[in-house]
Amino acid sequence: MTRRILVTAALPYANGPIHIGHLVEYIQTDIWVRFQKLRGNRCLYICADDTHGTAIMIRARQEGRSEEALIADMREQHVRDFAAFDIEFDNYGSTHSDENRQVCEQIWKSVTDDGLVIEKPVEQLYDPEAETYLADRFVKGTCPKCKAPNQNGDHCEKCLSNYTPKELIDPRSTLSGATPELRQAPHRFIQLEQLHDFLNEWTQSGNHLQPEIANYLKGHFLGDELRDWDVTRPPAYFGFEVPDFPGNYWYVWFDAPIGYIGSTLQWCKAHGESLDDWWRSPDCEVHHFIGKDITYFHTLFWPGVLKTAGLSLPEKVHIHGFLTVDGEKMSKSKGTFIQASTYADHLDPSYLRYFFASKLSSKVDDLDLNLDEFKAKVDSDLVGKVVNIASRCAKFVEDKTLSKSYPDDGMLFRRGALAADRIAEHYENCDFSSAIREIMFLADQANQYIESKQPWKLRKDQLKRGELREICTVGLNLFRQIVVYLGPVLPKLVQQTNELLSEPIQHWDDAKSPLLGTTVNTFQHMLQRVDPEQVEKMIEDTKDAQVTEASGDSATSPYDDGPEALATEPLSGEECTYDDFVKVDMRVARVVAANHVEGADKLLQLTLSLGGDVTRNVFAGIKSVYDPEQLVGRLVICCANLAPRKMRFGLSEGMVLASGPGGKDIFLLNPDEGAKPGMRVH
RNA sequence: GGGGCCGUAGCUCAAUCGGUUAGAGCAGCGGACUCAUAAUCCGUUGGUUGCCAGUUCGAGUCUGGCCGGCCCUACCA
Repeated sequence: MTRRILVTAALPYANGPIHIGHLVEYIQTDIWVRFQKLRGNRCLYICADDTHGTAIMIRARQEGRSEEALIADMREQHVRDFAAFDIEFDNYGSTHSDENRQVCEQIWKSVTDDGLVIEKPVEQLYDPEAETYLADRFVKGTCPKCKAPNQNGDHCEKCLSNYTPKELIDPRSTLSGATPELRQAPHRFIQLEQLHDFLNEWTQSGNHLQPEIANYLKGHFLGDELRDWDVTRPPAYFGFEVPDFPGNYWYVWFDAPIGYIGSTLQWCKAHGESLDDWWRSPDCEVHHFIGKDITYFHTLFWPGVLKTAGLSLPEKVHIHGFLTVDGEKMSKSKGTFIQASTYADHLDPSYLRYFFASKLSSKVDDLDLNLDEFKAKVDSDLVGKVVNIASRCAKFVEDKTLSKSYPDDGMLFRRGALAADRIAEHYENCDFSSAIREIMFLADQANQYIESKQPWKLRKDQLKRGELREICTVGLNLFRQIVVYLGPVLPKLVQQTNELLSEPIQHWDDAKSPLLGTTVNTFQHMLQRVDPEQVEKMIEDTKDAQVTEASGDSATSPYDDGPEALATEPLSGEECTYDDFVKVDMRVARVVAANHVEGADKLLQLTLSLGGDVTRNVFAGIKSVYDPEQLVGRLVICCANLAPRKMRFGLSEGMVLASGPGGKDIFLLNPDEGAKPGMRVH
């Protein structure tokens, strides 16, 4: 029976490029969709850019253009990146579309009519210069508990305490640098608690969620009253204005999931179909693929909204973990925060599709991209095993046809065909890694078959040409069978196989009957091994892009800090352990005497007091910038345990810390007020 | 502080409901082959299933504790 299936992947935010972490989800979803289509099901892959919110508004302002121009630009980039990875959406929309506004208004009416909406005042910091309210992450200031400067709006990284942005000492907006003021504005909330019973039922029954997710929700949210969900924002905000709440906008998280429907509506208009057939029909399954970070929205808030609006509930929310690279979080400084476009500049996207497939299961576990394993797996499985089958058969029958009837192959093809249902079940359950394991077993068998038949020997004997052709017919059919199974993962390989064997793969069941009598074309390499140099270059490019990005940002941030300093003296690549660090005993010291040194061009002789009667005699190369008179009495930082060094002018017993490249650019470090000579620097 | 997940061969992962001697792939080692992109094939090494106890005729699997790692929370969602 043909199923109708609507599939979504989470909407990427229009504030940044696609990176390989995003790709886990879009590739996972793409594989699942291609699988469904190959099975003959009617399946739509729907996605869109998520375009609203403060971040977009601010960025557009900084770049001196409209939000619309910014999101149009980002959309183009996203679409290009997805295409490079063979991620094929049926519709790629935008949350900033007429269709989405229309659906938002309908849904808003439903939740309002159902009495779920309530208005409450909200007190928030407001940036009078940027004329917008500030989310916590846009406020910085001094921690109210430990007085550490430059801490986040809601917690202190120094003392780990939490607070509200209102408590911050000396708060300032990271948008404009202005001092925010406390203001109050009405917000509209959705009272999710009214749907509590429904959500208990829906999340805990019917296999809509992975078991660990159902447990998580039960333990974390469903045991208590569900909080009201703040879904509007006062101006200024980039989004859709709420019809019955003039001057206010829907919060980005309200219209983002609705974007799934808005984008579907766009597709329906283009294809003359009815939206209700996809979103209000019991005959259509809705599947969402998301990352674990947005679980709450998709498993509580979103089903609640859908239920209220009389729309289809998801048949399943498929939740995946995060991507790590070489066992660690993706890191910009390590060059593992790899953008999709950077990857595609160096490596074949098929590799990544295969690698992810070989690691993905239906669990929420994180997935690690170990670059050595990546190479080993792609080389060994795809090049060494799969493509090799075609490579070692095709030449012997080039420009000839496959046998007219299928030869005896010891049931190999038939056994491979019997695996179809098992493999399909793995795909269906998102156990791609299990599917791949089964498929690779078939590839091993095919290679064993060829080995045992030794076609390279038969080739030398004119009388055995027929037998040779039969062996190659078997080998190439086993290969094609494998390619059918890998089809959802490797669409390019399907194309290449179609060209080689002159007969397109169109359906999963093509794996069940062998190809006979068709022409075999000239074999061309289908996949190269992973080039380790390109992997290296990709990492290097990622690091470089990071530097460029940092300097690009500086033009628009309130702090005009250029990249010159780092360029002059690059960061040390070498790590220093804490133990290394504490070896250096740095102390606050007071300059009690400062003198010119006769015969020295750059040096001043300083007497530093560490408090009491502990002093150090230090020669410092700072004469070009500092006069002895102005130094006397001031506090400096010195290294107190530097091995004493005999100089031409006397013994130097330490070092005064200063920054800058030298010459006229020397800047002594001094502690903030209150520090006393002798205090250690930690 | 509260909660969750995980720990199986050098690496990545299997092992049905608690059931025979814990299995694959990769890597390693030994051999074969030479059609194939230094590919392939045959053989082989490798495990106190993190540790300790308990339940059981029987534990990788269930229970408790400990160790190690990851994640979510900390009165936000």
